[in-house]
Amino acid sequence: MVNGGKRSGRPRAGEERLSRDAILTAALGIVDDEGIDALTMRRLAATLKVNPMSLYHHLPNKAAVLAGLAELVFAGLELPDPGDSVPWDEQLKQAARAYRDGLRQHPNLALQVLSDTAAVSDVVVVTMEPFYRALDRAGLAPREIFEAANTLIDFIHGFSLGEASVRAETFELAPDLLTRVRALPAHKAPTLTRIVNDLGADGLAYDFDSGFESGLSTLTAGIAATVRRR
Amino acid sequence: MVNGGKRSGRPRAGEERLSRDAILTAALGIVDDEGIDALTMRRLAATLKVNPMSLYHHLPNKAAVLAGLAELVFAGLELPDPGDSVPWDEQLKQAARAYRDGLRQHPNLALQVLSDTAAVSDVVVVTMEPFYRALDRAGLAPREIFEAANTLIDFIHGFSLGEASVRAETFELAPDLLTRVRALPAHKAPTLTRIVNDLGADGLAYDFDSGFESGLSTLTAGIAATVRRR
DNA sequence: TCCTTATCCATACGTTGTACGATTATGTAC
DNA sequence: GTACATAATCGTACAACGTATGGATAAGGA
Repeated sequence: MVNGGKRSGRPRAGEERLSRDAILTAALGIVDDEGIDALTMRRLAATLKVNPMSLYHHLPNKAAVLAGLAELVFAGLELPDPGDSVPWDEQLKQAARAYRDGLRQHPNLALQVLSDTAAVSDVVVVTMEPFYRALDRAGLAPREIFEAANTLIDFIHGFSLGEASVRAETFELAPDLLTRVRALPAHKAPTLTRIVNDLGADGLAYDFDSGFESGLSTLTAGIAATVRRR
Repeated sequence: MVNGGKRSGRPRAGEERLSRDAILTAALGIVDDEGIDALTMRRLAATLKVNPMSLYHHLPNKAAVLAGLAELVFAGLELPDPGDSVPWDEQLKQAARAYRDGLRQHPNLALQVLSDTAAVSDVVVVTMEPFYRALDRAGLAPREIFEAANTLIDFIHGFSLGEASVRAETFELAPDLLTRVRALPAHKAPTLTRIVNDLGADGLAYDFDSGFESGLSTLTAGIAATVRRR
């Protein structure tokens, strides 16, 4: 009993006990505050004022903690469904924006979440319902609905991955890109070079929000074209 | 000198020496064969028949090894450019397919590569030239070219991430999805439920290749719509 | 020849995930 | 009540990891 006032053995009836949920909540706090690397079993246990090995009673290993976090983030997602009061493409866009926002809430977890969606696809599949509904309203066939939803989801994932990576390094895209391209031998990428010169420094200022909107518009336009082709 | 026939100190002139390239090549081999977790500095050194600390003469730390691997994969990419002999949308699709194929070559590295593109954007920016060229031919304005290219790249990234994650777990999407959706209370996701029932088990068989093609078609159709809107 | 620099090796430290077993309470069966 | 299986925690310990430090040896220019 070298421990500071901490008894060994099973806690008494009234005492608060550890739980999977408590562990995951604490873990999420650590990750949000200090990044994914700060999350170690020892650190997690210390935060909960508990022996590291106690955690293993509720979760089999660290991988399970990470998977649990991904699950938590996904479970917290709620895509709005404005219903039929707006055109289908606006409905789709709103759901897409909400999905992106949800993923942005825990940037330090983005990588974990995005590479773990398979593990949590229970939740995913239900969460995406607004996507399916909007696409159904657009007049797509069942198979097309699936394909279009997947395409949209893939776009959001790729976009979010970029967003999270860049944010993690406080990397400034625009000015960097400009100098880099200017330093290139022009013949290696003539079109790129010309575009960059046409745009100038101002035109290059990259903005995640408008980039996302632009992607959404392209995708909905593409989907609309699928519908029209019948 | 407990070591098995290995001398200490600088190697003699003729002897083969370590190099950044040799290290990265060996690392790539390990990752491809046994996954990213199998890559440790000690294991890497053992493969090269070298003391672990020798590696640090050529690379500052393990993170640099991983970044180097991402760079390697990207440098190996070559997007074909069929030129103006095909329509712009076909040109764009061919480049996109090649990009996806390149990322698929080292599935165990997908996450690393995709979350590290910022670090290697020198290479990226040049590699994407065929994208820009095709979009230029389509008749987009400079700013639109950028936006469309980014959208396409984000889609490919998201798609590749899903492909890599799933492959890593030998997860079978289709049958799993079917049983899962059937188990749902229908009111939680009515559209999804109806779609799944309409399609049946056969119609659900998911195929990455056709999923990718479907995404490409949607995107090119959306881009074409942008052009037409002028 | 001397000296700087390149290259590699040996040892060692702090951290990590977690296997194992001891310790203490709970809840059920008799 | 009294056993007893089970639950929950703690303490110790270990192997593996990344890498800091410093020593050994040779290369190559002064």
